Amino acid sequence: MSKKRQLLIDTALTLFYNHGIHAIGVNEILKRSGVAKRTLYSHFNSKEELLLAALEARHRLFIQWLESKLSNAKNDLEVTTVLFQALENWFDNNEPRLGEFRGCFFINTCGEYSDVSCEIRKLCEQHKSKVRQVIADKLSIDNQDNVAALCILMEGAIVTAQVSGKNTLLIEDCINASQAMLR
Amino acid sequence: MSKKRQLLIDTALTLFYNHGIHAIGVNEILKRSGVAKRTLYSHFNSKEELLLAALEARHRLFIQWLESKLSNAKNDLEVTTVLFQALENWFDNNEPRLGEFRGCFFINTCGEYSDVSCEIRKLCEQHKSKVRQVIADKLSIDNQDNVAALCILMEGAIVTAQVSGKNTLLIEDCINASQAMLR
DNA sequence: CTCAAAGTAGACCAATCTGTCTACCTGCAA
DNA sequence: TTGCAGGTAGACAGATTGGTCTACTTTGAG
Repeated sequence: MSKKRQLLIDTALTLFYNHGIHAIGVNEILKRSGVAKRTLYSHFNSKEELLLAALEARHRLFIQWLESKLSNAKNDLEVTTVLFQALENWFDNNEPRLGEFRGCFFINTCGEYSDVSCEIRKLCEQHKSKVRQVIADKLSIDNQDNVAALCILMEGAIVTAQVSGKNTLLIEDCINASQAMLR
Repeated sequence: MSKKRQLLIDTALTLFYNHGIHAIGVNEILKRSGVAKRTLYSHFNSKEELLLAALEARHRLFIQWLESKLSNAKNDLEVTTVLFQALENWFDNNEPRLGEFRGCFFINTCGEYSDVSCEIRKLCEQHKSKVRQVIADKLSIDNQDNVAALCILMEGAIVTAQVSGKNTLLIEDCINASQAMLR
């Protein structure tokens, strides 16, 4: 992978995530990264292709982060506490790998692309599916029924922190609610 | 209120909600509504002011819808079932007052506006605060502790339905989870 | 050293963006 | 009847959009 290509993806990801996709033009990405326009269009056929690469990069980054966080959990109860405490760190900008918290990049992206069957939306859906699978893999067979509800709670925490700001009780409520579900 | 003004707000709301805000230009709104550009700028100083009016209109509409739905519930347990069944209808496009489901307009809007202290974001936050209050008012004093978790679950259901599509078990899981919390 | 691949700056294009303006028309109230 | 608020169409302005293109330079492997 070319260094310039990677730089373009990283810069695009940061700008798209921080300001929204339609709000950022390719010229902005070029100016910020210091890469020439010709170089961008030799690596990507369009802004949309660059966005797809950025989504994939964010997907890999987030899944790696999530797996590394959950790897410390030794039982189902710990999975929920570790999960929501990791999210709390993210909301508080104490997870440098994830960058400044601006909600979920994939949820934000879905808000900007209405065609549910386009490539972009498919990537977003696949991301959520993978997140769910990572969590499912960490839970014992007894609690597989609760994976969906746990994920819904997680999504709710992310958007609530984004829209309403992180309430001190937010994560506490999530942990209480999720542990009430565990058998 | 002028009829043209209302028409502009309604058209802008529909287009912004269906396609995203930055993706829709004022010319598109004018073409769709059949209103002259001069008229738009005599009622609103900018596209942003029109957006603010659209957010307020959506806020009133959604709160009215929510209150009318919850008015049928006779106890705390019914509040949760009625709430999530109403959401399910929305996801299935069986709530004509809310239009075609495209997630939460306020969450989507936050994804496009990064400055948390701008007027737009403030309206989004106020909307969520009001939603929470409407639900709190319907629950008995015993369950006020669970209002936050219930709202988180609701937000999670909305974004999950938007990004991953409505799973048949989604609402069932929400009802089960929320009723496990009620005392 | 050679040479192709990769990168550079930035002019340029057509389209679109938000917002302004002129000139005119319509309906209604005093 | 007069006058004005509110509406019309659409030209226009200046900036910005995504994307193409030319001509030149840098870089690194064989």
